Amino acid sequence: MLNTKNPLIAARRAQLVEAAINLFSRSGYHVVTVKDIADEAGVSPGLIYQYVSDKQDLLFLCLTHIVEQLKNAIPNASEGIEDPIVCLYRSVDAYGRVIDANRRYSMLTFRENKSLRPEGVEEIKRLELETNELISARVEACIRVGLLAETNVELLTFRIIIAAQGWALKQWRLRDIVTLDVYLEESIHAVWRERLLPRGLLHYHELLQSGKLTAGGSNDADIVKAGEARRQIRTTKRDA
Amino acid sequence: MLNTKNPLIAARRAQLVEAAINLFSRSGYHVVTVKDIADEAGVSPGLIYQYVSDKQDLLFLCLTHIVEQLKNAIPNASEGIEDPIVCLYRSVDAYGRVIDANRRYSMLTFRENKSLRPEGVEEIKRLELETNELISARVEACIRVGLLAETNVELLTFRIIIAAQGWALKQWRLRDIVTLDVYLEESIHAVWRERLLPRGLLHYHELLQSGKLTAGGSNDADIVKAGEARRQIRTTKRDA
Amino acid sequence: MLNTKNPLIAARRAQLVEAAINLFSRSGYHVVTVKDIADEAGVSPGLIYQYVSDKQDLLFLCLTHIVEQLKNAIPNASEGIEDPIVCLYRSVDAYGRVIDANRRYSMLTFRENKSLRPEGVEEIKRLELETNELISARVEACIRVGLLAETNVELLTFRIIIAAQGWALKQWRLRDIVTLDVYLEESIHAVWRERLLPRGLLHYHELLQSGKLTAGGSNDADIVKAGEARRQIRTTKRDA
Amino acid sequence: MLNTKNPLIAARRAQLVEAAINLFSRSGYHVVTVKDIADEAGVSPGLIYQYVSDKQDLLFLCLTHIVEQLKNAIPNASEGIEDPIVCLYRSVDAYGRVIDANRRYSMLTFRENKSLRPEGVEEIKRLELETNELISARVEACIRVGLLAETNVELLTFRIIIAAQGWALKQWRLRDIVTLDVYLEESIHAVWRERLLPRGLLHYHELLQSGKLTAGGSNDADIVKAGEARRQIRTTKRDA
DNA sequence: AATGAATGAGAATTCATTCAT
DNA sequence: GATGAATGAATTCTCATTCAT
Repeated sequence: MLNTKNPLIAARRAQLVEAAINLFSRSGYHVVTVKDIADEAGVSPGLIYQYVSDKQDLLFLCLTHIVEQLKNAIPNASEGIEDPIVCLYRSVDAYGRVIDANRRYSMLTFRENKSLRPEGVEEIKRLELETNELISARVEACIRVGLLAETNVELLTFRIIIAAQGWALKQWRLRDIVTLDVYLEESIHAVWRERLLPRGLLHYHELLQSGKLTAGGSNDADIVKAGEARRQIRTTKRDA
Repeated sequence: MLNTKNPLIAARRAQLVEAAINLFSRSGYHVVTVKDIADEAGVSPGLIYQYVSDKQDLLFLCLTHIVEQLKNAIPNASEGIEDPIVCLYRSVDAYGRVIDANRRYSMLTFRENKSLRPEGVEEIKRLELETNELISARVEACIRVGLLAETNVELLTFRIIIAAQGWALKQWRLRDIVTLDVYLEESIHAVWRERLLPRGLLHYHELLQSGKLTAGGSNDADIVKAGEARRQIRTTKRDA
Repeated sequence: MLNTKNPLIAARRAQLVEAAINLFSRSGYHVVTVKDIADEAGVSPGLIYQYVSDKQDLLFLCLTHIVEQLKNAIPNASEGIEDPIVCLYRSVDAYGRVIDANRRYSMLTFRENKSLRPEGVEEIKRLELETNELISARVEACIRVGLLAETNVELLTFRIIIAAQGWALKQWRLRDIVTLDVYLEESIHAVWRERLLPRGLLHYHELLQSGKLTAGGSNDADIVKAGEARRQIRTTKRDA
Repeated sequence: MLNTKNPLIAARRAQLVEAAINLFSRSGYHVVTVKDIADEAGVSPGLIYQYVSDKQDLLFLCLTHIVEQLKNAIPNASEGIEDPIVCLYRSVDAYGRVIDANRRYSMLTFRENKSLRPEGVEEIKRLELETNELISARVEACIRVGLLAETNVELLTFRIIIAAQGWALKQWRLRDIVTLDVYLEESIHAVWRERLLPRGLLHYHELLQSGKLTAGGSNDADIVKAGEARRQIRTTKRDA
């Protein structure tokens, strides 16, 4: 990960990961050279090897970084929210919107998995499952209070995640036929909405009419923040 | 494509594509060397360049081959079937099962897209859209006779395709929590089943009880045949 | 050489040499592939190895063929001529005109020498010296009868040959500043003309005025014949 | 060219050109591998591509280097000389002697021209014409003051140049029959000497007797210096 | 801490030559 | 005699990695 006691190491790694994600997502891991990354990061090739052990390690850091960002989006989106439906809605919404904001980057995670060492692959899977658990927990909360039908929770979660990642995967065509908002409603949220029990459905419509789902549903702020953070890192490194 | 007037060229290309798909799906395009492919195909490296123009061309042939196989599964599965629901069910079922039988290979199509020349990428997209149209046509037939609710047909098709491809994408975990049959029902077919109008739902349950959906629903024969064909090619070439 | 008892072998070799000379002189020995030559000759690559031992052997046959053609031009040009000055004039003239007619081919001989085995190089040198001797003999005849000043005959011959080959070597510029006829007079013939003794000079001018040098001086017929021969070979092979 | 602001680049290129000229002139462009050049230069193959774009570029640098050296010999030889005959004599002499000192290298220029890209060929021609102009200028000076007969100056220049290059071209035999000094007098200088007007001839013989032509005529110093320079570069690089 | 010149193993591709048909 | 498919050694060029400065 990027977290190290040493702040220089953390900063350098962030800088390198930032550059590498950009290039890897644009051209693919094998096509991008270490020199390319050094240039993009505004450092010398030799420097890179003082902060990561090799190119593959850098890829690992990139994928980890991306997956963790996806994961972080969920708690932020549902912080302090009591209503289990709103909590689920916002979490799924946030996940979908972060995927959208990082379409290219999230493609990296399933495109370049093979380029990782087995341990790396396992670590990424572990992180992805942790992310799923956040969604699963919110689904379970809804089931527990009788709003959502009993079901295989992990499968339902995967269906949501797959629908969300499908947005990135099929961008090349989807963006021509629907907006993100429509896709979220009709494709991502639809997965759990269709399993609402009568009581859940009623509650859902109340929430909808009272605007409690849409208003700030997409906490744009956070997503923008992520973008800015990225941009700032780049700026900093370029100054250096 | 692999179709050429010249039977030798067609056979050699099939042989090379066969070997390449195996290796590419195992290790990724860039990691596999032309020498590896030659060894796997049991030929010399030089020979490859008499049948494909370069390594990238071979990747293109591989992806084309895979996508065309997916596409071909659909008409075969619904041949001579009148009932629009059965027709849709079998087509989607076949698609899902071919994905399953070629999990690794179908991963190739979205993993190695970037490794293709822009024209190649466009061609693959075109083929994928053609495949989608086959599903779309069956969805529309159901809507036309009032069994399925009106909707954005292409989006619905994409939801189905994404759910099916998700099975390959998340194999690493899904296979531990559900069987293919369960996934098909609960994740892939669910997408369109939930949009059945009352009349459609009624008809669907009749079909279900009369066994018209499940019996031969998965025409395993064809899928197995594909596998055998592949194995046969390899055997033949190795004898030579 | 191309002379063999077997007429088929001779014909095939001629056909191959013809094709090879064309290609070698256009693109250079190493750039031209055996396949290229086979295509140009209208035969299969495999066939070539039944008539020459390898590619280098074919180059040797080409260079030999070219040098022999240059050599043959000289006796033809002075056949049956008694006057030593006329004999020398016509021989040198013929040599220069054959060089001109085969500019590209004669460039081959000094360009691709290095591509030959040592024995081949020696053989080509031998042939070239034999050609020189033909000129030397005619120079000596003029000296013997007191028309030309005593001198190092071989050096004088080389000066003539170098001047003639220079026409091919510097074609890229010379053709823009002088015609072949002017070059022959002012650059090639000048070499020996300037060594004419007073009696020789007198005789030379008489010959000039009586038109005995210029009239048919260049026996165009032979040169054209060479060209035709070449063209015929090519036609024949293309029919095959 | 070898001139770059960056001294490292200039030095490395000189080192590579040095090695390449040696090998190319010994075995020919296509026969020499990049690995050979790297070994000869005492560097790794990969390094070469940091200083030249490809093998052909290196050939171009070689030919350029050789032609420029020939060109440079002329001004050096006639620096500060007033007498137009002496100036012409020394220039031609220097040219001939540089050709001799670099026999093999100068053969490269007409042997490997074909291996260059069209632009490269044009550049070499341009440099060669610039060299010729230096001789032409000295010829014209002699004509202007009435020492040399009016004539096509460029043709006369080419005759001189061809005679000089002929020395390299026919080394294999000429060295057995004449010395360089004899060849220079009888073959190279002869070209212009024979066009001296009576006044010019008189002046020429005066110069000859007063030793103004021969004494230091061949400024051996410079030629030797060129050789040493080359050797020094090699030594330097090998030390590094 | 940072540089970037240097390395050299390894990749894609070509092509002279062979040989079964 | 003729073919052309097949071979595989050899070549050019790239790029992850190292290390002297």
